[in-house]
Amino acid sequence: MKSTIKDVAKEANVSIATVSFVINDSKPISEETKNRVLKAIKSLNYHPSKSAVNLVSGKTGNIGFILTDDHFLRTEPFYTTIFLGTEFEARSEGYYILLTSIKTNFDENDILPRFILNKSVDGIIIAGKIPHLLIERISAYNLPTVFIDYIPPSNNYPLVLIDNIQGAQSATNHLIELGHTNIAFIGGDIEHPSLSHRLYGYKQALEKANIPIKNNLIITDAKYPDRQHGFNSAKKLFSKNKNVSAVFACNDAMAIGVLQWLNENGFKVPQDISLVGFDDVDADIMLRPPLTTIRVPKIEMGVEALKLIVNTVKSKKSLPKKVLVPVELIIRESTSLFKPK
Amino acid sequence: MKSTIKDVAKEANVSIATVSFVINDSKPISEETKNRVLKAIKSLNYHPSKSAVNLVSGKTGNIGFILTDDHFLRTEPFYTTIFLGTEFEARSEGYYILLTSIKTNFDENDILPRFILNKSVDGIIIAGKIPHLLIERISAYNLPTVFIDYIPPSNNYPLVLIDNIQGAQSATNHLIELGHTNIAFIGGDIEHPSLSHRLYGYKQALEKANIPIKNNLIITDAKYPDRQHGFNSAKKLFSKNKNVSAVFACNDAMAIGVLQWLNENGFKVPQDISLVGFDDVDADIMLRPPLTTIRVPKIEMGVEALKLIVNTVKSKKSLPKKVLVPVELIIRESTSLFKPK
DNA sequence: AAACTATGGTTAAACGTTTAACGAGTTTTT
DNA sequence: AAAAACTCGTTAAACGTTTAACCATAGTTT
Repeated sequence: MKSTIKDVAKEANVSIATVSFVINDSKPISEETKNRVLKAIKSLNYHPSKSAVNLVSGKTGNIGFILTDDHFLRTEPFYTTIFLGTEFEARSEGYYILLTSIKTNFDENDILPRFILNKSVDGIIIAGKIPHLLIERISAYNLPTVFIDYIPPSNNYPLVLIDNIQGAQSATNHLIELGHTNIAFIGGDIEHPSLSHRLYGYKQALEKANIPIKNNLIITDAKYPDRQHGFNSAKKLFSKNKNVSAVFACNDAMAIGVLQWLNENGFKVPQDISLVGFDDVDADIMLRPPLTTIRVPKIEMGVEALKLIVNTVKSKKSLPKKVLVPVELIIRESTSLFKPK
Repeated sequence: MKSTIKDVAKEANVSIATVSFVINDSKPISEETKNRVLKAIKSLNYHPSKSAVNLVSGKTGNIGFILTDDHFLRTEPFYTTIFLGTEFEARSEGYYILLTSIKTNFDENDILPRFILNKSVDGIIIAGKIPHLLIERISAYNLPTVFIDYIPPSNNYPLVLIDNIQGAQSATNHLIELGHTNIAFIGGDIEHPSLSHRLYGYKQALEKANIPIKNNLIITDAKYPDRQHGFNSAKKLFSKNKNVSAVFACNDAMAIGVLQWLNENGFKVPQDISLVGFDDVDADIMLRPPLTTIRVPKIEMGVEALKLIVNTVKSKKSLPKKVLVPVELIIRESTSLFKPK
């Protein structure tokens, strides 16, 4: 049967307190007894009861992870990969992750994730753009909260952010260095800070290179940055502009849509059009041609977020620390030297 | 501050036992006191401490969900969608899901998911093909276990399975009804019962229609049924066989790979080749042409699995119940009438 | 009227930990 | 040599529930 701390104490001939001290290394215990206890633990295959530990410590040992439905189910595993990083780090920290998704259009009538209502988490991680109403309602529970890849309206949360400006500059510079001057930007959901930062980085790079910014080369009215909208945006862009030679898409999903439109409409990539994405999702290397992109260290982001939340949970003081994760240009085969027609 | 059952008892002027009885409806309490207690609960925003409940009940209120890394991160959100169904049902049942992934090639040296070692789940759900070594090692903990879309070697677990044979027959029949006779099967990871059942269903349909089964039209040596392998298998199939007019791929991921190869090699779908997939993943409608496929009710599968596990957890007796979820042919634009050249 | 039976409630033990308070030896300081 | 300090332990309270055992009171049988 399941063994308890009492069984271990009896087996090792010590009090249960001593066993606890050994387990948590919370009081000096002689080598000898320590070994006796450890041996007993092993022989009985003893594992402390989480419930009991939680009860007395007042903590749950759980961290909640919140994602909107569409982020959870999107074709490109972006946030799910981040989740995996979190889960991974949680293992070494001894936490469990409670993953839940909320409706993308969370409204007044929707209820909060159960783990918040029941107080069964010590802190929460929120990834991606999330309805502000949700943030407001969660804040009433004042649980330690960390945001990943989103900047909430109230700016005193710990954050894990992508260096989007730097990344967008790298992407744009890469195209500039290849000789392109008519470089389009295809974005969507421009209210997401990450995506508007990418636009900003794009503009900055052009400015620095003394290339005029042309508003007709900037398509940002897509509602959601996915393949379908990338496809539509490409259609829009190329039906109006004949001299575009390069496209920087705000993420790989849109880039894939753009690529598909180009393929279907007789444009060769990269011979006719150079294309750069952002994120470096798995699908990229399967594309024809494999996509040049900006790599975002997704696993690391999840790891950082968990470290942050554990820190604030333990220290009790929520210092609004920001972690800016660096990105990296990955050159594949969707970009090449500009060739005048 | 966080209120406890004591606060409620004091507020309602009853003993804590009475409060407990009201909450759990475990003993008759007069309407009057019941209302007083409920009012107190509401006004204090009281929620029972999970840890305390768990401690005394000996249960954790958690269910573990195990997935291999590649299933978790695959481009087509198949098992993740199933997970969502499980999570959804868990909400109404009051359970939390602990999601974890294990290495696809789990071996001797790998450790089991933490929630098993620490006994912090009441039961586990395992989705997809999983190393037998893992199953063996888990079984030592005899936790209630439910498998989704996989048939473990030892056949006394509750199972949630797809009606693969029926689905494969529908797919194949659809092609037969369109006049095709040279119908290829592209599969992979044929050791997965689901996939071998799909092959079986394909053969059955051909037999019933008195169409000879040709082994050179059956490509099943791919190791993993993903886009890349679908692409390679298509190459293999068409380089040897000139008269194939239709392909049934064992899942949508492979179908997408096949489609890509066809597109790149001058075959028009469905004019030259009709193509049917299996699963009905989101990406299907974005394809050119949109893919005809067999719809698998993923959310429902997750729901069923949670119901099963909760049942066996509660009843304590693990009846090896099998749930076979029905599938449905979805006709889109990747299939059309056979036209002789 | 005495003896049951229901109904609606209370008391207190139990679940498995952590940790404050205490104590017995032993060593160090004065 | 007495006092102080350190080391290594123990005892017992506390965490917030559930639930078996018990107890009034009122109603029902004999």
